[in-house]
Amino acid sequence: MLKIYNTLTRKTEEFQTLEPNLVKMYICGVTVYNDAHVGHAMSALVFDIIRRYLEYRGYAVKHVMNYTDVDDKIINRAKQLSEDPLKLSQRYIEEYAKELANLNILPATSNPQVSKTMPLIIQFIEGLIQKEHAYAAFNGDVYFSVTSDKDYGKLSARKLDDMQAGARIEVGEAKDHPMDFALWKAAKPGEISWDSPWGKGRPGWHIECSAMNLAELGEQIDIHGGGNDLIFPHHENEIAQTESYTGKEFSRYWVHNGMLQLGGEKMSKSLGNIVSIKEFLSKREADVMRMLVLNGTYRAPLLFNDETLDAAEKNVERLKSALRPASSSASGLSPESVTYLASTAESAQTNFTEAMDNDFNTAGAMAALFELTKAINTSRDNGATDDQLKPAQAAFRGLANILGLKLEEKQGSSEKDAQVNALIAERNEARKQKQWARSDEIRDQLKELGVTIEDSKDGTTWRWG
RNA sequence: GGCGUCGUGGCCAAGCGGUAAGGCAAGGGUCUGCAAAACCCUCAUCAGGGGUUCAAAUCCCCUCGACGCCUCCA
Repeated sequence: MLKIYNTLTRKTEEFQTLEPNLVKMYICGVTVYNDAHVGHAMSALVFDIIRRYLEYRGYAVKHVMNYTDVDDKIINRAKQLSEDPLKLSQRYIEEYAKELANLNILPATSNPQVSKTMPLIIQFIEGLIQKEHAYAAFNGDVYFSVTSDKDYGKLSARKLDDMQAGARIEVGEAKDHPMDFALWKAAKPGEISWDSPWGKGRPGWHIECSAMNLAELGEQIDIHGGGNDLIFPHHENEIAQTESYTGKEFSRYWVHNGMLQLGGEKMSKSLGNIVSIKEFLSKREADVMRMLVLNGTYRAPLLFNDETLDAAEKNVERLKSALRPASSSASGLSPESVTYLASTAESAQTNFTEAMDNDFNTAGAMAALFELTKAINTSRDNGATDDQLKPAQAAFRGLANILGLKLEEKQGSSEKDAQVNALIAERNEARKQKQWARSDEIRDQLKELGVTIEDSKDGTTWRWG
């Protein structure tokens, strides 16, 4: 039985969907105004893994991830570049989608955008005004009234009084209450804007998600997710808006991933300690980033540094070793050993599911994969044939797929392969003559080309990487 | 200052009341001309202090420490 930690209740709860076999999941995407960084990748990976596991567990998943394409930062950036803001954001949307694909992240089932949801956003705000949860101020802004929502603060577990104690709240003079937040912002001269009953303007940050949620998934959803830095104010405000509007419980489970840490600090655009996804992928393969996430707990801070990345890379290499073919001199495994391998494969699958059922305990799931890796490699060393290896390897591949690991051996072009093979042949000849110096020279040369070779009593094998 | 999450071997990290998974690193060994890979073996009593319990890394309290949010943020 699947259990999920729910930020709203601060407890791990049994997962039950609103409708049988269907999961409605909304993930807060990114504001598109510059290159996405590996922190965004972490979040996207976490929810990709969750989505893949839910599908493995037999659910159809409606996975909605929005793009915030109307926002102050986009407007500023566009001004800097003298570019149309919507064109700018569209460019980054396309780029982000590509980055996600490069990370082997499944595309969401839909990607709504603020700029395309305007009528519903306006309708939503009107509804909130009618129900007296919001008010239009003299300056053309519309604010949500936090005091009109009796359980405001329930997600982030804070009280209005406590928050007011903090000195950092800017008191807008148009607001009735300092914590009231903007649903609609009046346009400044020259800014991109939309017509509304309150004059030209654009939506506040939070209302867009409430509206897109409603449009894509309806009044109630199963999972709402995002980084834990969104708990307050973003998700708190979404709950306030949506529940005030519909009168129903908004999302059953609130799922938040921890922050990626770079040098002991959260990686974020405002701190400037950023490694872009592009930069990362130019140095390491996508599986490494995924492995980094899998080795940890999605809710905890994740350390991103050379040490943790090197370890993740080694982990990936180790998993790949399970998929390698039998040795060419394989003489076959004893029936007992075949049985043992089969039973290990079976228990690996059981352990895997048990771990993942426990709030997506990917680190536990990885342990199951590593145990199966060891069993497969031991069998190979003991002379298992490809046919004997195949069932366990298929099971292994199945589990890796659920986690979205590709575990592909690197590929070279056919000309390069030919070049390598020629060098290997030359080296084999040298080895036959016991010309070790020449043989090692060729090995170094191959290493330069990015080729790893392995000698065994059956001959020499090689691979890229 | 308020709220929250957390502190397990050199590093990353499971564990959710019954006596410490897994990976990396390290050391020893098998194999090899050497190397690499693979395989075998070795490697912690859970920040500190109280308490509850037959039994605690696991529950409660205190102390210390880290991180996050309270302002844009995945």
